[in-house]
Amino acid sequence: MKDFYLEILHVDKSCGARYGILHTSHGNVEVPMFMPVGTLATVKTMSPEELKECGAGVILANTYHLSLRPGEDVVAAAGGLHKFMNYDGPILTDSGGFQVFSLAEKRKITEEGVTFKNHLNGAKLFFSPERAIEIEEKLGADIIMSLDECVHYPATYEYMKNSVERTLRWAKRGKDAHKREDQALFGIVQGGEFADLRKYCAEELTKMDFPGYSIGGTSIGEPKDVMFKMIRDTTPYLPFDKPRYLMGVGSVDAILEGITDGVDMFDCVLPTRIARHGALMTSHGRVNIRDKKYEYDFTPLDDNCDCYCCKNYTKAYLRHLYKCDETFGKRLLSIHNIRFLIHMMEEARKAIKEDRFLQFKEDFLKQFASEKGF
RNA sequence: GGAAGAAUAGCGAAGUGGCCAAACGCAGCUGACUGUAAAUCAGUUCCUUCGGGUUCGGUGGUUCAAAUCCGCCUUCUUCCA
Repeated sequence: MKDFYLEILHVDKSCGARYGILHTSHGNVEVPMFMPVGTLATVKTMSPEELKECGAGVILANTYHLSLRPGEDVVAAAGGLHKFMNYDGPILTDSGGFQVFSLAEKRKITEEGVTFKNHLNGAKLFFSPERAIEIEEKLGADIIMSLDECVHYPATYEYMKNSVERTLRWAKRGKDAHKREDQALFGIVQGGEFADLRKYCAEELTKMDFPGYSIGGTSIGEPKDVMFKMIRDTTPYLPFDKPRYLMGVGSVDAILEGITDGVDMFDCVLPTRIARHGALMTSHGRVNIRDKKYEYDFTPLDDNCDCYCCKNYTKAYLRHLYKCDETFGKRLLSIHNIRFLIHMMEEARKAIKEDRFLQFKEDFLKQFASEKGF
């Protein structure tokens, strides 16, 4: 593993929040950071230029989905994901472990791996830990994930224990199969809500010595306090000097909670998905742009936001585009939500460096006035 | 001047004696969305003190029962002069 490491530059004196720089083969990015999700090698409706303008560093893509379309060989022939999608920043691929959860009715798990009946035409698609790595090597992302089982919540202790053991075996198999030196392979901590399993999984993965660790099995329908406990039950058992990635978490309060406990990386479809559905994160809380009250509102979405959308367009116009189902509206709203979270991270990093993260978190949440959801 | 046809909720459009407060689509409104089967999905749109009450151009009938059958009126469309 070359060119990949986390340089921790400061730890907030009041909590576990850390500020640092993640070095990758496609550039360095500051942490804690938010990573937009571009499952099919595109963050829906947004161009790479727009992502950069929003301040995006790492973006995600998905192994399961790209192996189906266009197929990893196409991406490899294109010269890898970076060239294929024209993004020269760092890219992370998820392994397909989340699809074990989200496509639960369409798959079967065995010790060997996961057999999907793919969601497009029902054809059989087999993912073993080795196969996931093989695809991820062809896709060529900078950071790649081990194949894991993202277990449904709630699960019995019995089920979770067996699943964790298997996910650990899969992690080992994936690590043994991984050959590319320019990719950082992360292990994923599972264990659900069971503190001892989280600890066990984190410690066993640490023994395998991965360049980074993910916290998985979160944001799958569990209550917020359960999620927060899962984080607290995990981070203490991860090596201090390696990046920690909380998978699939994108609500404002959960991100801030994760940072408090020493998480460095977050990703989520939430900002882009809800943007396409007309819901926006703003410094004053949630805005549903379809609301009639914005019909004649010619002010920006968020007067504290510096994004392309807020600098140039009004709520009345955004509402109009949304009502007419115009693509440009979804794009502008996606830009805003992505920028909102990335900007929040910029402010969070600043606060950590100044040892005032807890105060920042309190103030931010107060102003954001999160009522439900994000 | 004559003939035929049509009028249904915000719009379009089913329904042609009881199972109709009335399908369906659109539009509107409300939710949901967290490692993207999601440009998606769910609920809802006459009034209501939730018992019920008023609706299907208007009006008067037939019937135990009418959006549905009959008379008249109004408006619209097409055709013939």
